[in-house]
Amino acid sequence: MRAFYITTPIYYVNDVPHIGHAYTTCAADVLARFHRMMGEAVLFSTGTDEHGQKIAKAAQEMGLAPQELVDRVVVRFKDLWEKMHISYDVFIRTTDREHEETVQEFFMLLQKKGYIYKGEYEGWYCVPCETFWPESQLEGRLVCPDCGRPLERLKEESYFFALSRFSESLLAHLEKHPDFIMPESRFNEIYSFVKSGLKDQSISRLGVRWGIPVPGDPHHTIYVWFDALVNYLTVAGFGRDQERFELFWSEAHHLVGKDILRFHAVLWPSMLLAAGLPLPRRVFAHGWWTVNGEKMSKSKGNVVDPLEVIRKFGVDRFRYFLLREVSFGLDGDFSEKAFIERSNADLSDNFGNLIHRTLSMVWRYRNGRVSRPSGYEDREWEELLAEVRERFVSSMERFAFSQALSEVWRLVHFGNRYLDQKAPWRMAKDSNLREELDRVLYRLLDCGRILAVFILPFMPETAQRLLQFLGMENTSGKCTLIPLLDWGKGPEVFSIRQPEPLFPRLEG
RNA sequence: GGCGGUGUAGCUCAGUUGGUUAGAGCAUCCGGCUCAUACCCGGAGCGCCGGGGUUCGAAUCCCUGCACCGCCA
Repeated sequence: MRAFYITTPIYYVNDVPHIGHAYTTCAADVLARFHRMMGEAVLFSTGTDEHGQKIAKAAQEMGLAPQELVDRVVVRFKDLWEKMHISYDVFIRTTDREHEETVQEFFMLLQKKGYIYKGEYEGWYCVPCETFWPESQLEGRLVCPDCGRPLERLKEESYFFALSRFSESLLAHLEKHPDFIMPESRFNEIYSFVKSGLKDQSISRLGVRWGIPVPGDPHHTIYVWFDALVNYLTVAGFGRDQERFELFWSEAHHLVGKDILRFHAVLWPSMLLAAGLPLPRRVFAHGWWTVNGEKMSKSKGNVVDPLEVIRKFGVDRFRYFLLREVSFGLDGDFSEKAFIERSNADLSDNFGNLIHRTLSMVWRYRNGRVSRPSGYEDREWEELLAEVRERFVSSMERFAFSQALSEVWRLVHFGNRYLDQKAPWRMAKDSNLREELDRVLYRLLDCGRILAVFILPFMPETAQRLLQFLGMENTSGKCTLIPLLDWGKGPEVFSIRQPEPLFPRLEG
């Protein structure tokens, strides 16, 4: 059985979930649902990153133990994923006992292989915040980006990971696997970065209490990124479930925002090479959302709350917009105007209305029942469908969601054109054309059935509703649906429900 | 500064290895339909950043100028 393992990053638990989190997770969900539909064994994980100085500090300010704080705020994410119909298999938290054990085990493995050594870390340090800041974040000024106070040059004892020893093998892997980092522009960036040579990476901190201790040297705490990245192994059952690990690990696909690509495309693969483990199949860096053309920020107060969007417009409109509006990998802009236009044009006018006019005629002219007529096949339909299906699947394999959807919409357009050309409302007036009318209606109903399957990964709720209207709600319970994307797999009789619009037009 | 990328219709973007009249959606205009959620269908206009070169032929390859973007621990 083919397997597919898809991950989102684990989100920093102290953040309030915003459209960026929703975006990554939604994309991962679509992939998970698609691969389940293909009949594959799927493992889909998301979760939260709960360690670090910031959490400890926030907890202290609120008079809570760190664990109490994270237990409280993790709910925000779980709640959002429920409302977005995210079908994750595992929700991992870095404070899970088995994760903490896996991190320590992995640390010891690298130690044993000789890739970890003790040295001295030197950098710019903010004493009140107890944080080292990399120069890239300082923009030339030697003040703390968080509190604004002056930084000090400080040295401390630290464990290092011998990242520099993996430049060569990582380059070789990149050359052999041009789709390891996607999109291509990111591949090029990473490639030239690795080519310029890698430096060893500090992987422990002193004086951070809220984190995983270095095995055998508990004054040191394992660096948050080292801790966080290992989550992908924990989920896959590394060191505790051999069967699961072998099935899924080599099929891992990581979805990340472009801001954290380097950790996933350089540090992480090197850690795995050091451990002697296979590398993931792919790391895909997607873009960011602006809002009304501006960068999202707390200070501007323009952060989009996904819960608000769902409450106002519904979950499937939101999911559709996120994945259709921009091509995955590029930046996109979120605005209510664009959202409403996209939703009305694609979902209400084209898709929803095609379904509705079809169902209305079946309801009106045939009392809601159409049996499969003879001569139901149609070459034009079949040729288009075959092409759409092929391109849909190959787009999905490249994570080209927007393209995959526009392929499906070729069927929608064809359906509307077909309807206009055949004009069943005229046939209904002539009892001699009864058989021809049935053929047309059946073809349209079957087109609806096929559309329901195509959109299932993107809009599971709508797909389900559509199947209910078509009187075949049980279909989506089957695990392998792609074979159903065939002309001729429709039921003997469509017995529909009284239609109502799937997506009422939005005013705006 | 170094490396990489982008510049195509009013707007947002597709354009595989150079090959027929350069595509899509939205917007605009004209026509049709009336089953449908003022929807749908047909048609029209409008375009390859500037300059030079290679070629029978360039959005595509090369050089150059301009503008913008990304990465550089």
